[in-house]
Amino acid sequence: MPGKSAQRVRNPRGRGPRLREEIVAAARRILERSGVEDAVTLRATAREAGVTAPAIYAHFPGRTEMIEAVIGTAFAEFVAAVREPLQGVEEPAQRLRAGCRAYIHYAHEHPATYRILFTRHQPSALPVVAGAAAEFFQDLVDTLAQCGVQDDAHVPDPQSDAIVLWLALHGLAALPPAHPRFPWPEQEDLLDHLLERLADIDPDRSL
Amino acid sequence: MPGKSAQRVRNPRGRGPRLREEIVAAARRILERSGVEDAVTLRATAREAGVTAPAIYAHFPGRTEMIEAVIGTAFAEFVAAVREPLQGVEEPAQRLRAGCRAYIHYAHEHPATYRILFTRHQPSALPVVAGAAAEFFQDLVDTLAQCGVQDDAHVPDPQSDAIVLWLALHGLAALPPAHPRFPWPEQEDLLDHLLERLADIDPDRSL
DNA sequence: TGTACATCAGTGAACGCGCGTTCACTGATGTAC
DNA sequence: TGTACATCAGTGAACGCGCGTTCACTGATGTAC
Repeated sequence: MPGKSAQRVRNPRGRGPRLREEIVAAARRILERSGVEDAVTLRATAREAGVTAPAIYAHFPGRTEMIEAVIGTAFAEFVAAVREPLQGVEEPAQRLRAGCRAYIHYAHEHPATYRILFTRHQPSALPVVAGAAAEFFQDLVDTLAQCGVQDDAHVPDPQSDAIVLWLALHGLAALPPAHPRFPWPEQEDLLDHLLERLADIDPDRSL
Repeated sequence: MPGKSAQRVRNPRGRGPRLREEIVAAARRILERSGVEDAVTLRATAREAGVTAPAIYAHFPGRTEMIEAVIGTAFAEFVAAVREPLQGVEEPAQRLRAGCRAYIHYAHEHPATYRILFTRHQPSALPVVAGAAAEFFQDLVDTLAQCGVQDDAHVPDPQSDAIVLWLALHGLAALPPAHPRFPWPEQEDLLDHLLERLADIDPDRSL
Protein backbone atom coordinates (compact mmCIF):
# COMPACT_ATOMS: atom_id res chain seq x y z
CA MET A 1 0.00 0.00 0.00
CA PRO A 2 2.91 2.46 0.47
CA GLY A 3 4.25 4.28 -2.59
CA LYS A 4 5.56 1.90 -5.20
CA SER A 5 8.68 3.93 -5.79
CA ALA A 6 9.78 4.28 -2.19
CA GLN A 7 10.41 0.70 -1.02
CA ARG A 8 11.07 2.09 2.40
CA VAL A 9 12.94 0.00 4.94
CA ARG A 10 11.45 -0.06 8.41
CA ASN A 11 13.45 1.85 10.97
CA PRO A 12 15.53 -0.28 13.36
CA ARG A 13 14.50 -0.68 16.98
CA GLY A 14 15.52 2.50 18.73
CA ARG A 15 15.16 4.72 15.65
CA GLY A 16 11.40 4.94 15.34
CA PRO A 17 11.33 8.70 15.97
CA ARG A 18 13.31 9.19 12.78
CA LEU A 19 10.04 8.73 10.87
CA ARG A 20 8.80 11.97 12.35
CA GLU A 21 11.36 13.95 10.38
CA GLU A 22 10.63 11.95 7.26
CA ILE A 23 6.93 12.76 7.61
CA VAL A 24 7.60 16.49 7.93
CA ALA A 25 9.95 16.38 4.95
CA ALA A 26 7.38 14.49 2.88
CA ALA A 27 4.68 16.99 3.81
CA ARG A 28 6.91 19.87 2.77
CA ARG A 29 7.59 18.23 -0.59
CA ILE A 30 3.86 17.87 -1.21
CA LEU A 31 3.27 21.45 -0.13
CA GLU A 32 5.80 22.85 -2.58
CA ARG A 33 4.86 20.46 -5.37
CA SER A 34 1.15 21.24 -5.19
CA GLY A 35 1.36 24.81 -4.00
CA VAL A 36 -1.58 24.51 -1.63
CA GLU A 37 -1.88 23.51 1.98
CA ASP A 38 -4.97 21.40 1.56
CA ALA A 39 -3.09 19.04 -0.75
CA VAL A 40 -1.06 18.10 2.31
CA THR A 41 -3.44 15.42 3.49
CA LEU A 42 -2.50 12.83 6.02
CA ARG A 43 -2.85 10.06 3.48
CA ALA A 44 -0.90 11.84 0.76
CA THR A 45 1.89 12.56 3.21
CA ALA A 46 1.98 8.95 4.30
CA ARG A 47 2.20 7.82 0.67
CA GLU A 48 4.99 10.32 0.01
CA ALA A 49 6.86 9.07 3.07
CA GLY A 50 6.46 5.46 1.95
CA VAL A 51 4.37 4.48 4.93
CA THR A 52 0.70 3.72 5.64
CA ALA A 53 -1.56 6.44 6.99
CA PRO A 54 -1.99 5.08 10.53
CA ALA A 55 1.80 5.13 11.01
CA ILE A 56 1.61 8.90 11.27
CA TYR A 57 -0.42 8.67 14.47
CA ALA A 58 2.59 7.35 16.30
CA HIS A 59 4.19 10.77 15.85
CA PHE A 60 1.32 13.28 15.64
CA PRO A 61 -2.11 13.38 17.26
CA GLY A 62 -3.64 14.24 13.90
CA ARG A 63 -3.33 16.12 10.65
CA THR A 64 -3.56 19.54 12.31
CA GLU A 65 -0.53 18.94 14.47
CA MET A 66 1.38 17.48 11.55
CA ILE A 67 0.88 20.70 9.62
CA GLU A 68 1.83 22.77 12.64
CA ALA A 69 5.10 20.84 12.70
CA VAL A 70 5.66 21.67 9.04
CA ILE A 71 5.14 25.34 9.80
CA GLY A 72 7.51 25.29 12.73
CA THR A 73 10.25 23.57 10.76
CA ALA A 74 9.79 25.84 7.78
CA PHE A 75 9.91 28.98 9.87
CA ALA A 76 13.18 27.94 11.45
CA GLU A 77 14.60 27.18 8.03
CA PHE A 78 13.42 30.53 6.71
CA VAL A 79 15.09 32.49 9.49
CA ALA A 80 18.30 30.53 9.00
CA ALA A 81 18.20 31.18 5.25
CA VAL A 82 17.84 34.92 5.78
CA ARG A 83 20.66 34.99 8.32
CA GLU A 84 23.14 32.76 6.60
CA PRO A 85 24.38 35.25 3.95
CA LEU A 86 25.10 37.84 6.65
CA GLN A 87 28.03 35.77 7.91
CA GLY A 88 31.21 37.79 7.59
CA VAL A 89 29.55 40.83 6.06
CA GLU A 90 30.34 43.82 8.25
CA GLU A 91 29.31 46.92 6.36
CA PRO A 92 25.71 47.73 7.48
CA ALA A 93 24.33 48.66 4.06
CA GLN A 94 25.71 45.47 2.59
CA ARG A 95 24.30 43.44 5.46
CA LEU A 96 20.88 44.94 4.93
CA ARG A 97 20.97 44.31 1.22
CA ALA A 98 22.17 40.75 1.66
CA GLY A 99 19.42 40.00 4.18
CA CYS A 100 16.71 41.47 1.98
CA ARG A 101 17.96 39.56 -1.02
CA ALA A 102 17.92 36.35 0.94
CA TYR A 103 14.37 37.08 2.11
CA ILE A 104 13.11 37.55 -1.44
CA HIS A 105 15.14 34.64 -2.68
CA TYR A 106 13.67 32.28 -0.13
CA ALA A 107 10.16 33.44 -0.94
CA HIS A 108 10.60 32.81 -4.63
CA GLU A 109 12.34 29.48 -4.20
CA HIS A 110 9.67 28.20 -1.80
CA PRO A 111 6.52 30.08 -2.72
CA ALA A 112 4.05 27.73 -1.07
CA THR A 113 6.12 27.56 2.09
CA TYR A 114 6.42 31.33 2.20
CA ARG A 115 2.68 31.58 1.76
CA ILE A 116 1.96 29.18 4.59
CA LEU A 117 4.29 31.14 6.84
CA PHE A 118 3.10 34.63 6.05
CA THR A 119 -0.35 34.56 4.51
CA ARG A 120 -2.26 31.93 6.36
CA HIS A 121 -5.85 32.32 7.44
CA GLN A 122 -5.34 30.56 10.70
CA PRO A 123 -2.12 32.05 12.09
CA SER A 124 0.08 29.55 13.85
CA ALA A 125 0.15 29.91 17.61
CA LEU A 126 3.49 28.14 17.84
CA PRO A 127 5.93 29.96 20.12
CA VAL A 128 8.64 29.07 17.60
CA VAL A 129 6.90 31.20 15.02
CA ALA A 130 6.39 34.24 17.22
CA GLY A 131 9.97 33.90 18.43
CA ALA A 132 11.46 33.58 14.99
CA ALA A 133 9.46 36.52 13.67
CA ALA A 134 10.60 38.71 16.54
CA GLU A 135 14.20 37.61 16.04
CA PHE A 136 14.13 38.29 12.34
CA PHE A 137 12.59 41.69 12.90
CA GLN A 138 15.07 42.73 15.58
CA ASP A 139 17.88 41.96 13.15
CA LEU A 140 16.21 44.21 10.63
CA VAL A 141 15.85 47.07 13.11
CA ASP A 142 19.45 46.78 14.24
CA THR A 143 20.90 46.69 10.77
CA LEU A 144 18.75 49.57 9.69
CA ALA A 145 19.82 51.58 12.71
CA GLN A 146 23.45 50.91 11.86
CA CYS A 147 22.82 52.17 8.36
CA GLY A 148 21.97 55.46 10.01
CA VAL A 149 19.25 56.55 7.68
CA GLN A 150 19.44 60.30 7.29
CA ASP A 151 16.52 62.13 5.92
CA ASP A 152 16.44 65.93 6.09
CA ALA A 153 12.75 66.36 6.82
CA HIS A 154 12.63 63.28 8.96
CA VAL A 155 13.37 62.22 12.51
CA PRO A 156 15.17 58.84 12.45
CA ASP A 157 12.89 56.05 13.62
CA PRO A 158 14.48 52.66 12.89
CA GLN A 159 11.59 50.75 14.42
CA SER A 160 8.94 52.24 12.14
CA ASP A 161 11.28 52.29 9.18
CA ALA A 162 12.02 48.61 9.69
CA ILE A 163 8.33 47.83 9.73
CA VAL A 164 7.67 49.68 6.52
CA LEU A 165 10.66 47.96 4.96
CA TRP A 166 9.31 44.58 6.05
CA LEU A 167 5.87 45.40 4.64
CA ALA A 168 7.40 46.29 1.28
CA LEU A 169 9.61 43.20 1.33
CA HIS A 170 6.56 41.08 1.91
CA GLY A 171 4.87 42.80 -1.02
CA LEU A 172 7.83 42.07 -3.23
CA ALA A 173 7.86 38.47 -2.07
CA ALA A 174 4.16 37.83 -2.47
CA LEU A 175 2.55 40.12 -5.01
CA PRO A 176 4.40 39.41 -8.29
CA PRO A 177 3.87 35.64 -8.12
CA ALA A 178 0.16 36.18 -7.47
CA HIS A 179 -0.28 38.63 -10.35
CA PRO A 180 2.05 37.32 -13.03
CA ARG A 181 0.27 39.17 -15.83
CA PHE A 182 1.12 42.54 -14.36
CA PRO A 183 4.22 44.07 -16.03
CA TRP A 184 6.53 43.92 -13.04
CA PRO A 185 10.04 45.33 -13.38
CA GLU A 186 12.98 43.07 -12.63
CA GLN A 187 13.03 41.81 -9.06
CA GLU A 188 16.54 43.11 -8.50
CA ASP A 189 15.65 46.56 -9.76
CA LEU A 190 12.59 46.64 -7.57
CA LEU A 191 14.61 45.65 -4.54
CA ASP A 192 17.17 48.33 -5.32
CA HIS A 193 14.48 50.96 -5.68
CA LEU A 194 12.86 49.83 -2.49
CA LEU A 195 16.08 49.97 -0.49
CA GLU A 196 16.89 53.36 -1.94
CA ARG A 197 13.54 54.77 -0.91
CA LEU A 198 13.25 53.04 2.45
CA ALA A 199 16.80 52.79 3.69
CA ASP A 200 18.65 55.44 1.68
CA ILE A 201 20.96 52.80 0.31
CA ASP A 202 22.43 53.42 -3.10
CA PRO A 203 22.08 50.68 -5.67
CA ASP A 204 25.10 48.44 -5.52
CA ARG A 205 25.00 45.42 -7.74
CA SER A 206 28.49 44.31 -6.80
CA LEU A 207 27.41 41.85 -4.13
CA MET B 1 -32.59 19.17 1.31
CA PRO B 2 -31.94 22.90 0.89
CA GLY B 3 -31.01 24.94 3.97
CA LYS B 4 -33.73 24.87 6.60
CA SER B 5 -33.52 28.58 7.24
CA ALA B 6 -33.71 29.76 3.64
CA GLN B 7 -37.16 28.61 2.45
CA ARG B 8 -36.25 29.91 -0.96
CA VAL B 9 -38.97 30.53 -3.51
CA ARG B 10 -38.27 29.27 -6.99
CA ASN B 11 -37.55 32.00 -9.51
CA PRO B 12 -40.41 32.82 -11.92
CA ARG B 13 -40.20 31.79 -15.55
CA GLY B 14 -37.91 34.26 -17.23
CA ARG B 15 -35.84 34.99 -14.12
CA GLY B 16 -33.82 31.80 -13.85
CA PRO B 17 -30.48 33.59 -14.41
CA ARG B 18 -31.07 35.49 -11.19
CA LEU B 19 -29.90 32.38 -9.34
CA ARG B 20 -26.44 32.92 -10.77
CA GLU B 21 -25.99 36.08 -8.73
CA GLU B 22 -27.41 34.40 -5.66
CA ILE B 23 -24.90 31.59 -6.04
CA VAL B 24 -21.96 33.99 -6.28
CA ALA B 25 -23.25 35.93 -3.27
CA ALA B 26 -23.66 32.72 -1.29
CA ALA B 27 -20.15 31.61 -2.19
CA ARG B 28 -18.74 34.94 -1.06
CA ARG B 29 -20.53 34.66 2.27
CA ILE B 30 -19.04 31.23 2.83
CA LEU B 31 -15.62 32.48 1.84
CA GLU B 32 -15.67 35.33 4.36
CA ARG B 33 -17.33 33.29 7.07
CA SER B 34 -14.84 30.44 6.86
CA GLY B 35 -11.80 32.37 5.76
CA VAL B 36 -10.60 29.73 3.36
CA GLU B 37 -11.27 29.04 -0.29
CA ASP B 38 -11.60 25.32 0.05
CA ALA B 39 -14.61 25.75 2.32
CA VAL B 40 -16.38 27.13 -0.73
CA THR B 41 -17.54 23.75 -1.99
CA LEU B 42 -20.23 23.38 -4.56
CA ARG B 43 -22.51 21.66 -2.09
CA ALA B 44 -21.95 24.16 0.70
CA THR B 45 -22.65 27.00 -1.71
CA ALA B 46 -25.85 25.33 -2.88
CA ARG B 47 -26.96 24.89 0.74
CA GLU B 48 -26.17 28.53 1.49
CA ALA B 49 -28.14 29.63 -1.58
CA GLY B 50 -31.09 27.46 -0.53
CA VAL B 51 -30.88 25.22 -3.56
CA THR B 52 -29.76 21.67 -4.32
CA ALA B 53 -26.27 21.07 -5.64
CA PRO B 54 -27.19 20.10 -9.22
CA ALA B 55 -29.00 23.44 -9.65
CA ILE B 56 -25.62 25.13 -9.83
CA TYR B 57 -24.78 23.31 -13.06
CA ALA B 58 -27.40 25.34 -14.88
CA HIS B 59 -25.18 28.38 -14.35
CA PHE B 60 -21.60 27.10 -14.12
CA PRO B 61 -19.81 24.19 -15.78
CA GLY B 62 -18.36 23.22 -12.42
CA ARG B 63 -16.90 24.34 -9.14
CA THR B 64 -13.79 25.85 -10.72
CA GLU B 65 -15.78 28.25 -12.86
CA MET B 66 -18.02 29.14 -9.96
CA ILE B 67 -14.99 30.23 -7.95
CA GLU B 68 -13.61 32.15 -10.93
CA ALA B 69 -16.90 34.05 -10.99
CA VAL B 70 -16.48 34.85 -7.32
CA ILE B 71 -13.01 36.22 -7.98
CA GLY B 72 -14.19 38.35 -10.90
CA THR B 73 -17.05 39.83 -8.92
CA ALA B 74 -14.89 40.47 -5.90
CA PHE B 75 -12.19 42.17 -7.92
CA ALA B 76 -14.66 44.55 -9.51
CA GLU B 77 -16.06 45.34 -6.06
CA PHE B 78 -12.57 45.91 -4.69
CA VAL B 79 -11.65 48.39 -7.41
CA ALA B 80 -14.93 50.23 -6.92
CA ALA B 81 -14.36 50.37 -3.16
CA VAL B 82 -10.91 51.90 -3.62
CA ARG B 83 -12.20 54.46 -6.11
CA GLU B 84 -15.38 55.49 -4.38
CA PRO B 85 -13.86 57.74 -1.69
CA LEU B 86 -11.91 59.69 -4.34
CA GLN B 87 -15.13 61.26 -5.62
CA GLY B 88 -14.92 65.00 -5.23
CA VAL B 89 -11.47 65.01 -3.65
CA GLU B 90 -9.21 67.19 -5.80
CA GLU B 91 -6.05 67.75 -3.86
CA PRO B 92 -3.56 65.04 -4.98
CA ALA B 93 -2.12 64.23 -1.56
CA GLN B 94 -5.60 63.84 -0.14
CA ARG B 95 -6.64 61.68 -3.07
CA LEU B 96 -3.67 59.42 -2.54
CA ARG B 97 -4.29 59.12 1.16
CA ALA B 98 -7.98 58.44 0.66
CA GLY B 99 -7.28 55.73 -1.88
CA CYS B 100 -4.70 54.03 0.31
CA ARG B 101 -7.00 54.15 3.29
CA ALA B 102 -9.77 52.58 1.25
CA TYR B 103 -7.37 49.86 0.06
CA ILE B 104 -6.39 48.92 3.61
CA HIS B 105 -9.94 49.25 4.82
CA TYR B 106 -11.26 46.86 2.19
CA ALA B 107 -8.53 44.34 2.98
CA HIS B 108 -9.34 44.35 6.67
CA GLU B 109 -13.09 44.25 6.18
CA HIS B 110 -12.88 41.34 3.73
CA PRO B 111 -9.70 39.49 4.65
CA ALA B 112 -10.53 36.22 2.91
CA THR B 113 -11.66 38.00 -0.22
CA TYR B 114 -8.51 40.10 -0.26
CA ARG B 115 -6.47 36.95 0.17
CA ILE B 116 -8.18 35.21 -2.73
CA LEU B 117 -7.58 38.26 -4.92
CA PHE B 118 -3.95 38.90 -4.06
CA THR B 119 -2.37 35.83 -2.56
CA ARG B 120 -3.70 32.92 -4.49
CA HIS B 121 -1.58 30.01 -5.59
CA GLN B 122 -3.34 29.66 -8.90
CA PRO B 123 -3.60 33.21 -10.22
CA SER B 124 -6.83 33.95 -11.99
CA ALA B 125 -6.51 34.27 -15.75
CA LEU B 126 -9.70 36.31 -15.98
CA PRO B 127 -9.26 39.39 -18.18
CA VAL B 128 -11.38 41.26 -15.64
CA VAL B 129 -8.72 40.72 -13.05
CA ALA B 130 -5.78 41.80 -15.19
CA GLY B 131 -7.80 44.80 -16.37
CA ALA B 132 -8.86 45.86 -12.91
CA ALA B 133 -5.34 45.52 -11.56
CA ALA B 134 -3.94 47.65 -14.37
CA GLU B 135 -6.66 50.25 -13.86
CA PHE B 136 -6.08 50.43 -10.14
CA PHE B 137 -2.36 50.75 -10.65
CA GLN B 138 -2.63 53.48 -13.28
CA ASP B 139 -4.70 55.52 -10.84
CA LEU B 140 -1.95 55.11 -8.31
CA VAL B 141 0.75 56.24 -10.73
CA ASP B 142 -1.25 59.27 -11.84
CA THR B 143 -2.08 60.42 -8.34
CA LEU B 144 1.48 59.92 -7.22
CA ALA B 145 2.75 61.90 -10.22
CA GLN B 146 0.38 64.71 -9.34
CA CYS B 147 1.73 64.73 -5.82
CA GLY B 148 5.03 65.62 -7.41
CA VAL B 149 7.29 63.74 -5.10
CA GLN B 150 10.46 65.72 -4.66
CA ASP B 151 13.48 64.06 -3.30
CA ASP B 152 16.81 65.84 -3.40
CA ALA B 153 18.99 62.85 -4.11
CA HIS B 154 16.40 61.24 -6.28
CA VAL B 155 15.15 61.42 -9.83
CA PRO B 156 11.35 61.36 -9.84
CA ASP B 157 10.03 58.05 -11.09
CA PRO B 158 6.29 57.76 -10.42
CA GLN B 159 6.05 54.35 -12.01
CA SER B 160 8.62 52.73 -9.74
CA ASP B 161 7.49 54.73 -6.75
CA ALA B 162 3.93 53.59 -7.31
CA ILE B 163 5.03 49.97 -7.42
CA VAL B 164 6.94 50.25 -4.18
CA LEU B 165 3.95 51.99 -2.64
CA TRP B 166 1.69 49.18 -3.80
CA LEU B 167 4.07 46.56 -2.40
CA ALA B 168 4.04 48.26 0.98
CA LEU B 169 0.28 48.67 0.91
CA HIS B 170 -0.07 44.99 0.24
CA GLY B 171 2.21 44.29 3.18
CA LEU B 172 0.10 46.48 5.42
CA ALA B 173 -3.04 44.77 4.19
CA ALA B 174 -1.79 41.22 4.52
CA LEU B 175 0.96 40.88 7.10
CA PRO B 176 -0.59 42.09 10.39
CA PRO B 177 -3.63 39.77 10.14
CA ALA B 178 -1.34 36.83 9.44
CA HIS B 179 0.98 37.59 12.37
CA PRO B 180 -1.33 38.93 15.04
CA ARG B 181 1.12 38.23 17.87
CA PHE B 182 3.66 40.63 16.48
CA PRO B 183 3.49 44.05 18.22
CA TRP B 184 2.25 46.07 15.26
CA PRO B 185 1.76 49.80 15.66
CA GLU B 186 -1.64 51.28 14.90
CA GLN B 187 -2.72 50.77 11.30
CA GLU B 188 -3.30 54.47 10.81
CA ASP B 189 0.13 55.37 12.11
CA LEU B 190 1.72 52.78 9.90
CA LEU B 191 -0.09 54.11 6.87
CA ASP B 192 0.99 57.65 7.74
CA HIS B 193 4.58 56.57 8.12
CA LEU B 194 4.43 54.67 4.90
CA LEU B 195 3.02 57.59 2.93
CA GLU B 196 5.55 59.91 4.47
CA ARG B 197 8.42 57.70 3.41
CA LEU B 198 7.11 56.66 0.02
CA ALA B 199 5.17 59.68 -1.19
CA ASP B 200 6.57 62.53 0.90
CA ILE B 201 3.12 63.25 2.23
CA ASP B 202 2.90 64.76 5.70
CA PRO B 203 0.64 63.07 8.18
CA ASP B 204 -2.80 64.63 8.04
CA ARG B 205 -5.42 63.02 10.18
CA SER B 206 -8.08 65.52 9.26
CA LEU B 207 -9.66 63.46 6.52
C1' DT C 1 -62.76 30.86 -22.49
C1' DG C 2 -60.77 26.24 -22.30
C1' DT C 3 -57.24 22.98 -22.97
C1' DA C 4 -53.08 20.68 -24.83
C1' DC C 5 -48.38 21.29 -24.85
C1' DA C 6 -43.62 22.98 -24.53
C1' DT C 7 -40.47 25.06 -21.54
C1' DC C 8 -38.30 26.48 -17.59
C1' DA C 9 -36.30 26.08 -12.86
C1' DG C 10 -35.25 23.39 -10.54
C1' DT C 11 -35.37 18.33 -7.32
C1' DG C 12 -33.94 13.64 -5.57
C1' DA C 13 -31.38 9.69 -5.77
C1' DA C 14 -27.27 7.74 -6.91
C1' DC C 15 -22.20 7.00 -8.31
C1' DG C 16 -17.36 6.56 -7.03
C1' DC C 17 -13.62 8.82 -4.57
C1' DG C 18 -10.30 10.32 -1.11
C1' DC C 19 -10.35 11.73 3.26
C1' DG C 20 -9.27 11.39 8.79
C1' DT C 21 -9.36 8.21 12.17
C1' DT C 22 -9.86 3.60 14.84
C1' DC C 23 -8.68 -0.98 15.74
C1' DA C 24 -6.84 -5.40 15.97
C1' DC C 25 -2.86 -7.43 14.24
C1' DT C 26 2.17 -8.87 12.87
C1' DG C 27 6.75 -9.73 12.46
C1' DA C 28 11.38 -8.46 13.42
C1' DT C 29 14.58 -7.57 17.30
C1' DG C 30 16.63 -6.74 21.58
C1' DT C 31 16.73 -8.57 26.55
C1' DA C 32 16.40 -11.72 30.70
C1' DC C 33 17.26 -15.99 32.38
C1' DT D 1 24.69 -20.70 24.02
C1' DG D 2 19.66 -21.25 23.69
C1' DT D 3 15.09 -19.81 24.28
C1' DA D 4 10.97 -17.35 26.03
C1' DC D 5 9.21 -12.98 26.08
C1' DA D 6 8.34 -8.03 25.78
C1' DT D 7 8.65 -4.22 22.85
C1' DC D 8 8.88 -1.60 18.93
C1' DA D 9 7.65 0.02 14.21
C1' DG D 10 4.82 -0.34 11.84
C1' DT D 11 0.50 -2.86 8.51
C1' DG D 12 -4.28 -3.88 6.69
C1' DA D 13 -8.98 -3.60 6.84
C1' DA D 14 -12.70 -0.97 7.96
C1' DC D 15 -15.82 3.04 9.42
C1' DG D 16 -18.57 7.07 8.19
C1' DC D 17 -18.39 11.50 5.81
C1' DG D 18 -18.67 15.17 2.42
C1' DC D 19 -17.36 15.93 -1.93
C1' DG D 20 -18.13 16.79 -7.43
C1' DT D 21 -20.83 15.23 -10.87
C1' DT D 22 -24.57 12.62 -13.64
C1' DC D 23 -29.14 11.41 -14.63
C1' DA D 24 -33.89 10.83 -14.92
C1' DC D 25 -37.63 13.29 -13.17
C1' DT D 26 -41.40 16.91 -11.76
C1' DG D 27 -44.40 20.47 -11.28
C1' DA D 28 -45.56 25.17 -12.13
C1' DT D 29 -46.34 28.48 -15.93
C1' DG D 30 -46.63 30.75 -20.14
C1' DT D 31 -48.26 30.05 -25.12
C1' DA D 32 -50.87 28.27 -29.30
C1' DC D 33 -55.03 26.94 -30.98
